Amino acid sequence: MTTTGWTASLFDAAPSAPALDLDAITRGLNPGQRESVFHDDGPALVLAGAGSGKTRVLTTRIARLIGAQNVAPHEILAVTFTNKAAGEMRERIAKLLGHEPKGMWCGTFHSLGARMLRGVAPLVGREQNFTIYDEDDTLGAIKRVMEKRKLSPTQFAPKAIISAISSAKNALVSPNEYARTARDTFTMAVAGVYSDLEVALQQTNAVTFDDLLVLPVRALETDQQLREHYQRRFRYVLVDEYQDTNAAQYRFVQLIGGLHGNVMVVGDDDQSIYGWRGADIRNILDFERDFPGARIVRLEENYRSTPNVLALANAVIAENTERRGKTLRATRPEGEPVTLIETLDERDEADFIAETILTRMAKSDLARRDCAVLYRTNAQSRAIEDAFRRRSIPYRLVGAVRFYDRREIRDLMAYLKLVANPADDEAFRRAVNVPKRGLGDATIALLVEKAALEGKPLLEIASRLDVIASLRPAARGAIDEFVTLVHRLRAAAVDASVDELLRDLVQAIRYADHLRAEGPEGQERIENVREMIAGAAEVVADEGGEVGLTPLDHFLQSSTLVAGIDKLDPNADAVVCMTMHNAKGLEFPLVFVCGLEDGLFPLARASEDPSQLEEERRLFYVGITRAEEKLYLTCAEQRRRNGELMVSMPSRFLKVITPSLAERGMTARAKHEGRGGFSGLGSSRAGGDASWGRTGGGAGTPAPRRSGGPYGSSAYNDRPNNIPFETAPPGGFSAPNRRDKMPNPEDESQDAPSFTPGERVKHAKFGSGTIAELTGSGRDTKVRIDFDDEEIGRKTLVLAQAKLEKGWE
DNA sequence: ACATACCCCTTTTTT
DNA sequence: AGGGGTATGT
Repeated sequence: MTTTGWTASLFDAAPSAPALDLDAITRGLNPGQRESVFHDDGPALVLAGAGSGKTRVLTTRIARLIGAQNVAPHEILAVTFTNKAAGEMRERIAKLLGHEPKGMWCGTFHSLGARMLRGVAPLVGREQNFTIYDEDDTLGAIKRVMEKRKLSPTQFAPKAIISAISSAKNALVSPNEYARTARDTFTMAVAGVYSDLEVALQQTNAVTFDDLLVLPVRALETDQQLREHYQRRFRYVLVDEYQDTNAAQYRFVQLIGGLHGNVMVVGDDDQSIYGWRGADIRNILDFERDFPGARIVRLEENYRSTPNVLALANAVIAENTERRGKTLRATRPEGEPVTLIETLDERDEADFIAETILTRMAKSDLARRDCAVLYRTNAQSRAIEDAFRRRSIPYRLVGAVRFYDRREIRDLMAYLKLVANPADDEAFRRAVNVPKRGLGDATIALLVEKAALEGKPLLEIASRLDVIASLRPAARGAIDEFVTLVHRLRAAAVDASVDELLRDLVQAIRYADHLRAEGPEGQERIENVREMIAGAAEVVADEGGEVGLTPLDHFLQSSTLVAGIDKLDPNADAVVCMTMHNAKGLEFPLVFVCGLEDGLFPLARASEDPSQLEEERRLFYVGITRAEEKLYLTCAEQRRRNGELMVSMPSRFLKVITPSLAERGMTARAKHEGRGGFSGLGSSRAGGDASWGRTGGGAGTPAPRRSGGPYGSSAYNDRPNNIPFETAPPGGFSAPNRRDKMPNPEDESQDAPSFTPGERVKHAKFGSGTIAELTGSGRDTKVRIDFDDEEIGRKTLVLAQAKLEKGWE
């Protein structure tokens, strides 16, 4: 069997390099870091708080193993969370060592899995040139399977099915096992689709993302020789971000490292944020049970953030119960306070952020790349982008719309995939009519039918002369042309670089002409194609081929596995905007965590389930701990979501924030146009109490009637907006102008009762319930209510017609 | 076969 | 708001 890792020589260790200066590279380590770095054999769990120098620990330990402990680089398996982190780790080790750790396996679980799978594909019914299906491809395959099974996509959402199957795979549940436990109609449908999908994937020589873990695990489990080979080879296993591993990943680690037990995992249970994709926090909570005799090291000294930021982080995470418990200790000198700002809406919030960045950059040597805007959902980026664009502030988005998700890129990728793997029917379907060749459903259906009959790939069927002859005359030429092109590229791909192939392809289908014909958008698409070609040229140049892989195989694999964050250019001087998930592991002098409203962060659906709520809180913790110098938290009274205006309450996460933890302010617009009362943070408060947000409270004294109505007088914008916000006086929220903004329930319930999420109400027919959310405005205001009667459940009603009674307990 | 019109639902996060 | 899917028309 020819494989990359499988047959790696045991004699390719680095040539005798100058001895490692261990003293030099371990100088300045604190006791915990030192203990981790000097840990030799046996399992170890390093509980590394945010900013506690865990990357340094990992790289220094690996450098020590190689440079001072006589371990060959190829005996080390290091798992990181992103490809970018892997690259950085490799670089840092090389620097410490004075030479490349050649032969070391270092990457994400997915890329390592792919690498292993290249070698053992036949063991799991694939060939070496298998295609990795991204979510879109997989969804396509699932829809096809559903069609065949006569499952209506309206009855069973393909998205729900793909997610169920993905969960099953991540939990290492096979189709058979799944079928055995399926009970209701949905799970039974999933069971069928899951089983058919596996067949389809095998036939098209394709794997899903999840398979990159599942299939290597299966191969390792079934083939003892293979298992022993890897166990012997990888004498040292290191896993970063262990708190985010799922069952399949855990099993992978266990299979390779379980026997010798030289497994060091590094993680932080407080930063576990991927439960929704199968990550099991128990992996880190139960490490000692799974790896008996494990050494536990805690790294709690934080080198990243100011004491103020850490105090807030500690206060937030202390609310969680599912944790090992740990408190970050500051090592840095006091800095600026954390600032919490209320804004009117998403635009006001974005303006505030943009203005604050400009102001702070003008006053200090802060660079744009030192600033990050973090949010819960990608949709929030739009308002931020607008604000930056209006002010010509360069910015970068991480994640959001992936480059490879653009239509023109996907079209070309489909060609490439088909060229690399002629059995890839999904790619065939997509590529065959790009550009439009007059091939419609009827033609494809005919090919599919024949293909199914003979169990052959579409491309092969479409290449047969007898099949072509049976087609409609108009389709004959088109199919023939297409097939000829693919075969030609296929021959070329054996040794051609990917950019050459792409240029060839683009020219052959006259793609630029077709894009141009689409109108103004076409030009941008052409640019993207250019970018793709340039990118392809680079991949070939800096990664080189792997044994047995064509440059094309290599390109396809790496482009499918790039994460959004992998593409972030650290040299670009631009503000970075991303979700908090994407921000994991990063740090910035200035950080904004925005959209801190109940329903958005934490998300509404997570609020109901305590464990999901804790995960949201950990995500908040991750966001906070990205900040080195200065942290802003922002929330908006209302924001557009899915086209509708949504009015919200501040995030429940803010309740722990006492005046000593953060200074507080609001934008001019929030102050003058806002409804006020927003910062009551969950409850109306007794006036004059500086400790807003403290849990106490209950029904306080009603605040004085305020001057304007909720959408008050004409005094909009009576103040130039060059003061981004006004900081609350030291008294916090009890300042007079603050109390003026408190809602007056009496006031608002006179003719047009106003309701807030969380409020208890009674409906004449449905009984009592709790308001989950309010959307729209004026007469169109809709209210979603969770009724206490479970038979009724959640209903959405038009507020004006619902005749709700207030104040129901 | 393709283009257009409308309707629906969605998104939470990502390899 | 926007994309995708379906239904309808050319």
